[in-house]
Amino acid sequence: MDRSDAPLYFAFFNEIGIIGQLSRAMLEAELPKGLLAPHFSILNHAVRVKDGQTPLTLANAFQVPKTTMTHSLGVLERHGLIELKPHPKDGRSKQVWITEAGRSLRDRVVEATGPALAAFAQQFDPETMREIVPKLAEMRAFLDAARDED
Amino acid sequence: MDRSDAPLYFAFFNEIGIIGQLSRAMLEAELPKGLLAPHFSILNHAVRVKDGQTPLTLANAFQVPKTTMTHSLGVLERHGLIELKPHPKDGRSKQVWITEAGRSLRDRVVEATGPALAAFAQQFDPETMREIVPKLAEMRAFLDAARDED
DNA sequence: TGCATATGGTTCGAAATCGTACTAAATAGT
DNA sequence: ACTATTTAGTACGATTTCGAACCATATGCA
Repeated sequence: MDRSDAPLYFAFFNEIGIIGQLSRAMLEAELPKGLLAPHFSILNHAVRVKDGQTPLTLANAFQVPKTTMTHSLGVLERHGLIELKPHPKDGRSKQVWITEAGRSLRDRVVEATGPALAAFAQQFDPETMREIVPKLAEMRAFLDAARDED
Repeated sequence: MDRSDAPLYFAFFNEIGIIGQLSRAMLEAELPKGLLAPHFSILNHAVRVKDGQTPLTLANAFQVPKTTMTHSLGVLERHGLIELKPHPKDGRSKQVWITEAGRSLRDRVVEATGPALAAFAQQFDPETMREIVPKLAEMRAFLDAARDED
């Protein structure tokens, strides 16, 4: 890396951070009081990816400590949005199942974000996104791998 | 936006979020105990952008509530990394000045992140970044503007 | 089998984040 | 000049995040 390129890379991570912050705020504007972006992410993951995962699997998927996941799942359970059941194969573990209320809340929030997403999509067309998203996925994978190495 | 493109946009924000989280963790690995990424960001901003800003200006720059900024500045001040002086023109306000200790800590951390940044740069060349970063900046500006409209 | 170790999850305490309510100083409108 | 409103910052309380220590169950190995 040429010395003079460093600012470019710093700028990259800077923009990433701000976009993350702004998009999180926009999502949270659509969530009922008491729920934040991480809670929604768990519901969304249950719908889009898979139901019945263990808390630890989820903690790894979201790159948060397991204690954080314990807490977040507690919030979702108290809201009746997920159910925690004992794991059938492992007495130490649990399974996280989304409830009907959880699924419908998730769907409603996805709906509610529609207009904002459409406005964004009008400015940044799918072609652009199809170039950028895979690159970002590569970068995410690289950083993730680098993290494991230490 | 075609209905079928929605997942692409969700994926975009998802990748952004994870990259932000991973890069924050990597930065924090280089910080002395008791300091987190937001603290460093303030020091970095003071060096790169401008010294002597008011707390409110900083809160706006980082898109955080002013109470959060009050807290963060308190931490930095207790560590002797910044000085808070009364604002010469406005009795309600203050100025945030970085100290020598603050500047040198910031420089050391930038140095320390060098290898990780170089490794990243080896995978993702400056050409790629010069395509992506301006796009991200546009997106950030768009989201920022959209936020103000409400 | 029996015991050491590893793994999944919780508890607990510290720090960060943030909304609400407040104080003090500045500005606007009369 | 005088009062009302706005603005900068802080105090406080609720929630989130996260590391350290802990408990219970599972696994590895003799």
